[in-house]
Amino acid sequence: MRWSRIFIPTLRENPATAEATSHRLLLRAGYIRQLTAGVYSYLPLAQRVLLKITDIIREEMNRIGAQEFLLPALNPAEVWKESGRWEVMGENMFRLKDRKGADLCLGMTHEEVFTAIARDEIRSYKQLPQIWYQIQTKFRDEARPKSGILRVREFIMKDSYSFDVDWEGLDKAFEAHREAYCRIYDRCGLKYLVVEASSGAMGGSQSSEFMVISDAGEDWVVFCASCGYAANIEKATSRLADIVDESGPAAPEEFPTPGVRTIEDLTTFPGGASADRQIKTLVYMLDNRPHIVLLRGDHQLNETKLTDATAAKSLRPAHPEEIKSLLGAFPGSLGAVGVDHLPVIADYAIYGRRNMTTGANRDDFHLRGVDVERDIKVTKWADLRNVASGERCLQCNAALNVSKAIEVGHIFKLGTRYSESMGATVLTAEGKEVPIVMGSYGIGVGRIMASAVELYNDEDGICWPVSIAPFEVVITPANFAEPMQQEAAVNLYKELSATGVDVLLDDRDERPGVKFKDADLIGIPFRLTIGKKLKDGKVELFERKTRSSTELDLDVAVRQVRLSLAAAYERSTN
RNA sequence: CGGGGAGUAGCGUAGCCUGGUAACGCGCACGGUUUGGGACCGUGAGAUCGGAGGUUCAAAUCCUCUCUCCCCGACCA
Repeated sequence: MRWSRIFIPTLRENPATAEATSHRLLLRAGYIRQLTAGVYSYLPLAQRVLLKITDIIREEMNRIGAQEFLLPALNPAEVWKESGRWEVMGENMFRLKDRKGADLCLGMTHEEVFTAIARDEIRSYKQLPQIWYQIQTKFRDEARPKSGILRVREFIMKDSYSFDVDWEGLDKAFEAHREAYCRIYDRCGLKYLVVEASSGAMGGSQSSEFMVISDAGEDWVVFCASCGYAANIEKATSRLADIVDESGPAAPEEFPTPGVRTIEDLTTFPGGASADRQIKTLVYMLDNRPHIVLLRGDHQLNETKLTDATAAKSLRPAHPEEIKSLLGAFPGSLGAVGVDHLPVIADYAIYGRRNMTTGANRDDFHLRGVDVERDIKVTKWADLRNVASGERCLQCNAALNVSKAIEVGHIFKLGTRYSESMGATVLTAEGKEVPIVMGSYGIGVGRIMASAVELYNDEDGICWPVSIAPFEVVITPANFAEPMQQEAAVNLYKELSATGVDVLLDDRDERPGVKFKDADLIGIPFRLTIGKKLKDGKVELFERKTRSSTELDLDVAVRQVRLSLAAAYERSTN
């Protein structure tokens, strides 16, 4: 491909509205353009990257015996009503009506449609197992699209679904996917973690997410560098440092705390207590019924853990007025001592604690000397708190890290949730009718692209891993109008192309500086520079990532480029 | 949905407070000089200032409504 003929609208300045690094660079380097909030056009360079990624995905999916489909993005309401998700998906689903007034939606995911096919066509255990996948556009009406192509309303996803007669079969399909996903992310050159994830309200027994550590991410992951433990913060647990409480009074003592509203306030208030000696009292509406939630003062509630622990379908913090009428005080002076008219869900971290301080359910008053076991009627103990950085790993006792991450993939054991609601069953060898056991597995294709940019960039632009770069090599003659340079450049271009190398020839009538800057910006891994030394039979090979260059004899240049490429591929898969 | 910010030429911005008929840099076109890290000189094209309504002799500027985008939060099988 000649640069003069491919559409690469690079921007000299940073776009004003782009905050995230990947957003800024993909825009500036001419990969993407925004159409509207959360909807992007992929320009030729981006399309080349996406194709490289999807080629890798296809190879690895096919390797585990998966079969590629292409399902409709436009779905009738019926299948979604059958599974019950027409209601569950709520505002996040794009809905529309056709000319006859029938309800339709744009697919957010494809459990329903694939399950409908399985239900209609698969009768016998002999037709199983199956792994079906597609690479297709999904639509989700996100409340807040953000960070360029990281969180969008229309996006490309590889989604696959496994169908088995039994759970052992599902375990195999799940494991096959886990391994395939690792190969895919390895080959794309990403650094990632496989983390335990919350199964959520959708049932199922196990799920893992594939996470790229990045500040641009929206999830938090907890991981242990020494033993490899890794989990989404919605699932992660840790060991806390032991606290020895001295015994307190025989009964809680009320004391005035005028103006104290927060845990922090009480730590500095005379007669108060440090945060880890306080009990934090929250009131939540779980399926519209009030519950008290207790945590140690310095701990944060994780709402997903609360949802998982209570199997609640809906959850929200109670409003101050609701709290006042339930407990007699506003937030800031709440406690669970003596409360027996509301369920109390408490985090394990306050189990057995003594001589604690908490609100008195009387505005501007607190209680000290609270023994949890003696004074509070806990109806349910659960793990509710967010793990914090520096807490100890349960497996090996090393300090845990907590980092932001981009979710690039999610594999999920669904079980029979969809096959049961939609009636997808098979006959077993014994002639018994059983629901098909399913798994569902997703990869965000655009997120792989964005993650690679987040991971590999510098002040000059993007530094793509070779395997997903739009071109592997760019040939840059300092002056293309100069006949010697032109001839050498065109010959190298032809020879490299002939050996299957993806090469871009910068044939533009631009000054060398412009060509170098553009090549760096768009992030081509290798640049063959042809300049003044050509008269001595020399060209230069520049590696984008390391900014190192080596002088090559013209006649070995093709061989050397291919060796360097091979080495770069080798590195990215290790 | 709550809070904050912004819409002026293809891009980045100034002008707005204190109304007087749109400016600068980059990019673009043409001519010339240049050619190893975003060249220089000259000439030129390009904006009814997001939209609608209002105030005024006069509105990018003041008022009202509205649309869109960005950021923080809520939300996110």
